[in-house]
Amino acid sequence: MDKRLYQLYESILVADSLTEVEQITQQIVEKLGFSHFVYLFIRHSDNKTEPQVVQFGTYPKAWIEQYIAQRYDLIDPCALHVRNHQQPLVWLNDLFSESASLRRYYAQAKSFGVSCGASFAVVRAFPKESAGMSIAKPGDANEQVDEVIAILPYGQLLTCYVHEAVVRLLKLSPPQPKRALTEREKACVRLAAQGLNDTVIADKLFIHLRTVRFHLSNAREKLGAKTRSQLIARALETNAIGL
Amino acid sequence: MDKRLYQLYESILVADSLTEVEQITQQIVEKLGFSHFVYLFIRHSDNKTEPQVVQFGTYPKAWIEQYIAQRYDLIDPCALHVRNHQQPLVWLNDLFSESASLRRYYAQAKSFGVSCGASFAVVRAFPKESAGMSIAKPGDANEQVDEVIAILPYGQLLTCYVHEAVVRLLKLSPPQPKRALTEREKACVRLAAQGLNDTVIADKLFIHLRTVRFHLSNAREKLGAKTRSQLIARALETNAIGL
DNA sequence: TTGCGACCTGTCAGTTGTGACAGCTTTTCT
DNA sequence: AGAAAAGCTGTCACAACTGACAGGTCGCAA
Repeated sequence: MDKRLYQLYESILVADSLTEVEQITQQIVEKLGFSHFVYLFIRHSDNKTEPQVVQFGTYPKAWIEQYIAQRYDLIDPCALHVRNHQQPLVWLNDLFSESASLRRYYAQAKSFGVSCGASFAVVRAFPKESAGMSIAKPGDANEQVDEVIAILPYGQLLTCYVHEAVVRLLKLSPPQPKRALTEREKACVRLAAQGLNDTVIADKLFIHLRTVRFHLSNAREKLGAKTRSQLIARALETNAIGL
Repeated sequence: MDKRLYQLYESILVADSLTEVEQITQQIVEKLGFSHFVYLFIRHSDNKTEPQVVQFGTYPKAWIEQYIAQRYDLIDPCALHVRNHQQPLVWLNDLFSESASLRRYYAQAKSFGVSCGASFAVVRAFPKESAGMSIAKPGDANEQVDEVIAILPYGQLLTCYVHEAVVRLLKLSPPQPKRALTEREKACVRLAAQGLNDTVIADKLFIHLRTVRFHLSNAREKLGAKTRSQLIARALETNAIGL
């Protein structure tokens, strides 16, 4: 990797908008000898049925629409791989020949010019999230394996940079409570999450029952939780008691 | 990246032991022109005070001991970066000159022959986890920046492979409950985590109060939780209601 | 020194969750 | 057909939590 290319990667980190990230990324993708890329980020938050989705890239729009409409995410080996593994997946024809629906899917991908490439994962940047990226070009996957393998390291690194930028730009990053808990509050919440009741928590912390309830009540108030259960959930989800 | 090297990377995935992973990784690291590497994985589980740690590599043992004894993890810019970012960090002298303790730390690193290199992150593979890897060699960091940048993509990719192998070998992967919850149980737990009480949950699911309690009771039993709070915590931590 | 934030404690009425008895239907797999 | 698993429902006593009133000390920074 020469310094010139490295600087291009680094410029992703200071981009002002997703559009700019997209544009730089496409530039790199082309330098690597590919024509399209797509980035996808999904976060499931429990208070909504609909997950939060960030998606951009240079895949043909029509293909993206098809993909979503047909729920290809359920069978797409790339999507499945990215959810469960850390290392990249090099596309091979065999991957897409297991079932009729998979073959249909791959035929469509081919017709859109995204049939040869690789997928990279950002395994769960945070709880209940998953993100990944694919880069692709037209043509037969098997015939161009070597070219794909050649750029694997660059693709993986690119994915890291893009994800970092997305997290920054969309402030998706560390879900954090607006109001931090004090040490005592954290201690009480932690113990409560372990299933201890107030009396036992009081004993463990060498304070009175009333005090435990006071702290837990403050914690609830701070995290905007109506009940102890919601407090636990919020605390875990927002990493309020984390690490 | 030639096929030969790629196969070496892939062989990490089928290694039978951490020792083997370590050996192959070292081989790659040397191919990249470096002399040492270290991999670190930390998981905090709330029922223990002590976090679970996986650590291996080819850093000098004496240095690792120093590092731990001196609690360098608290000031080491590499460790900090890896916890908060996705992209690699290229070591530069400036990084280690902010404070006296930092300069002392870096002087020691230098004396152990690990003063020039880069750090790569696996950002929180799962909740409350963090992992990363560094590769290094002796000499002045600033003077060899270009060589470090040159191998960044390979280092990042290597990190992915190593982490994947670690997860597999140590079965650290997806914390999962031994006993899965049924759909109804999950629904009840999910709503409970949102702070709803049993009566409201019953209304939402169009079932009776008694039934909600029955399901929650089963869920508690399955996850081995004594209380509703612990149930929520366990369910979130083990992804029992996940995604 | 005044104020603020973390920490600690008290009482009481009312709400909610839990455990220990139960028994019922429907679907799915063998 | 028979068993197992999922889902659903009932009652009662007791344990645990919550809200709304309070009250206090200590240390630190403006």
